[in-house]
Amino acid sequence: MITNKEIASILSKTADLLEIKGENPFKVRAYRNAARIVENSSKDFNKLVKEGFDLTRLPGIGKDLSSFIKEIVETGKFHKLEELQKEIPPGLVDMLSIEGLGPKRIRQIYDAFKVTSLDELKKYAENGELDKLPGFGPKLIEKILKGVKQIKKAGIRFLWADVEEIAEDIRKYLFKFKGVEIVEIAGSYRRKKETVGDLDILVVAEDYPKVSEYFIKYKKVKEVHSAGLTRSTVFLDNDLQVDLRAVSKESYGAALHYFTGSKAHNIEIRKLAIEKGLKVNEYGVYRGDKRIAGKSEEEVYEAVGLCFIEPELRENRGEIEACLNNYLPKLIRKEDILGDFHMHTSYSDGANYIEEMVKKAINLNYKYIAITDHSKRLKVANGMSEEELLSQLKEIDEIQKKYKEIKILKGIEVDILEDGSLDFSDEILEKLDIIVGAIHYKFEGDQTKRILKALEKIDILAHPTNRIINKRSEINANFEEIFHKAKEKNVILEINSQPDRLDLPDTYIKMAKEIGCKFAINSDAHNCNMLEYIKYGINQARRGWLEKEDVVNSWKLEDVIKFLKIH
DNA sequence: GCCGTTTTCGGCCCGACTGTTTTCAGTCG
Repeated sequence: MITNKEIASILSKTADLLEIKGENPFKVRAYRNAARIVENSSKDFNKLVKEGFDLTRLPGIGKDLSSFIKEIVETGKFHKLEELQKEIPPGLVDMLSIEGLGPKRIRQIYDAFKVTSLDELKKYAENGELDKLPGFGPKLIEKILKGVKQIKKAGIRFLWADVEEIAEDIRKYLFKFKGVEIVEIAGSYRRKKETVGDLDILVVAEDYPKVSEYFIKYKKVKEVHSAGLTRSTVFLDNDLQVDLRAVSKESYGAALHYFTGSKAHNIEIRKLAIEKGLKVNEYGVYRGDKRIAGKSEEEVYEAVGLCFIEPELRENRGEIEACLNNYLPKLIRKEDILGDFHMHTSYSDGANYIEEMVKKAINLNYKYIAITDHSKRLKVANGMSEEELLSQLKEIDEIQKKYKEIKILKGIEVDILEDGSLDFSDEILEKLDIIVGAIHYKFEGDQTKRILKALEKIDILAHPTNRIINKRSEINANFEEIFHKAKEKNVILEINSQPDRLDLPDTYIKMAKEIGCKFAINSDAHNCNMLEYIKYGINQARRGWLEKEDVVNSWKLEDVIKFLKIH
């Protein structure tokens, strides 16, 4: 069974090779497009193909790509990719990630010297051979040499939460400069994507060159890459790229829209504009030479016949169609959250006592929380035994008497064992209000059956894919099947707010919502301050199109109790 | 390779920056 991500990766690799081969750029784009469509889809392509769904109904997929995707799903292979791989050495693809080297120059180098690896490329750059090629000057050679060294670092994206502090610090720094009116951080940061490749910062200021001069003096700037009349790029000491762009007040909305992206969303917006005889760029919306909109994003959307679309939705995952047909979601907000169903205390591997967690929750205006410490299998990692659980339940009763303003639900995070059973007996579990279940070990192989069985007994499936961003990939399982069963059994799907988990991922959230599942945005806090991580989970939920009614922990306590059948 | 109430051929988003040029190609976002 192949995942959407794997299909997308095959198509995208094919695009890389076609590009190096010198194919028609628009053909290359068609492959990249298809890769993005598959990766961003909230439908499982494996299933679509099996059901005989006509893929050409998807805009961007035609007769050829439809049959190619079918081939990939059915055989796990793609003949065109295999042919290209025979023809083009893999080293050339690696070169694509070197800054300054694109398909044309790579081709040029290959044709001239038959260079097929990064090591050889380094050799030719150092011995002066590359200089002989037209268009290759000393600066470019230097850039290539630097790129060869850095290539391993390339491709790692920063966790959203890891750039948050730095982004806000730069925002403050820029506002200190005289004449700066607006600073906004656009790009994937504004779309709240789980990882961020770079920061795109827009400034409206009287004198941009002066702001740029001030910007590149920011304390964490390691290297100035470029500094132009409207745009400057720097690298910070943690290798994060930051782009600063000058924008005029009249164009602010158009620029904010343009630089917020995503690219796929923008392309769709421009197509709509063309249909109306308009042109959209970062300066505004134009009819002929006349600018008709651009001061605000609302103006831009209105000009092309749309309502405002929240940044988190701008991924070309159906938001434009939803807007045209009036079913855009009213996204969940921080203020809507009334509780948290997953947190740890000193009973397992948490740093704080139950009472400290309760106080913090009250401080956050929560109406209810669930205490869910680890169960016994994780005794090695400070899980609880049955006896410890029973004494914890008594302690919760005592604390509950003291704090009437909040309902403390009795819960546990049980382990889903290899065969799908849980590591506490039914008798013990019956004493609890809420059972959070999760897989914590043995991630190899198809996990579908294991999870399906566990869904019979748990209330919440915690961090369902078990991925750790940049570290561990998701488990292999048929999530569409799991979501259907979760809906049937009223099992809530967790959106785990830990910045490196954010599990479920956004496309799965949307898939599950369309199936009709309910969700809980949980902090999985291991100390009381971590309860505030919930904001990262909210970001993720918004990217998955969730509304208040989809998120159980934004409901009134009585509705939660009814849904979970708590007595 | 995709797409289509001006089109089944001929378009395909578009501008900034760099490095190399001496008017522009390649790359990037």
